[in-house]
Amino acid sequence: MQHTPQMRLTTQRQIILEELGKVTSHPTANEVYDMVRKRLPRIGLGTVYRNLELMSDTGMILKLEVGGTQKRFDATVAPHYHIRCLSCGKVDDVDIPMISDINRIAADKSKYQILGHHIEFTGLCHDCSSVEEKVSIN
Amino acid sequence: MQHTPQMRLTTQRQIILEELGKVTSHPTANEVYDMVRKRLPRIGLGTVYRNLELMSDTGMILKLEVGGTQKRFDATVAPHYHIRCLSCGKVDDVDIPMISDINRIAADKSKYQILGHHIEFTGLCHDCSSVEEKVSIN
DNA sequence: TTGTGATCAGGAATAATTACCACTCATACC
DNA sequence: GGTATGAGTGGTAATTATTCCTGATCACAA
Repeated sequence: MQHTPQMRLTTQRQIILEELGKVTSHPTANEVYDMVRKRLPRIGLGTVYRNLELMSDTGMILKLEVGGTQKRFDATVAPHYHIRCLSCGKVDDVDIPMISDINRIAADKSKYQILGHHIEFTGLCHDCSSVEEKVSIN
Repeated sequence: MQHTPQMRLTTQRQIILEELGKVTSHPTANEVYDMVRKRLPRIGLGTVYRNLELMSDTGMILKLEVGGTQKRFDATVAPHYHIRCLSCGKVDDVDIPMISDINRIAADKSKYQILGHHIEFTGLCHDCSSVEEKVSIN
């Protein structure tokens, strides 16, 4: 009998998923690579990229295309908003409710077929705003 | 007498600004380069990058760090929201009012010093949603 | 076992951006 | 007008993030 080809849960995938679940930060592919390499020293960077991409396609994880130059990944799949530190680039969750109306409002004003939205706050994280008190950045 | 060093409005800068002002799309640095090159064939790509960065630092233009791999630039500096086509990557403005309360709400829930926010809708532009009706993407 | 397709590691290739450097240009001062 | 100075330029090299390619390996079913 023909069976539907399915994604195998290889050791590599399992460990990527585990390591991503351990952290509340939103690591870049390279940071995930570093984390995973401690347990699987021979894993390839390409494998990490391929599997992060694959897992975000299937909805197992979230791919964040926020500001900054790198993509970031998140084991929390429930939709939520983010804040990015303008100084160090760190990304954290913001625990405010989803604005559910906004897609409809935007749909009225746009010719696009709206599929979703994301809010990204920008600011300074605790560490960076303490530093900036001392070192002004004109 | 010492005078404050100021940014000179060179021909290159002027033309970059003019070309950016002509379009309502949100061109990438490379697209700006192509536009400007029609009038200044010898301009360097580095000059375009350097000046777009510089002009966004001084607030003359807006740098959009939206999803996708490239930075985009906008001659409209008044804050507004954007929508990005998931299929072709095009970015357009969304003409809905700013949600002014949201920064304060987020500030209550976060340890960050909030400086601003941006909403990015995702969806399909008119062209792409017509295509997808015919060519399903599963 | 053995064939098949999914997956892997490693490295090469690509794309976007930035850094560097020698040269040019505008300006201020003589 | 000459010229020193620093801002700006163009071309190229380097860097960064990501994707692609290839041959080897693995899991599973016949």
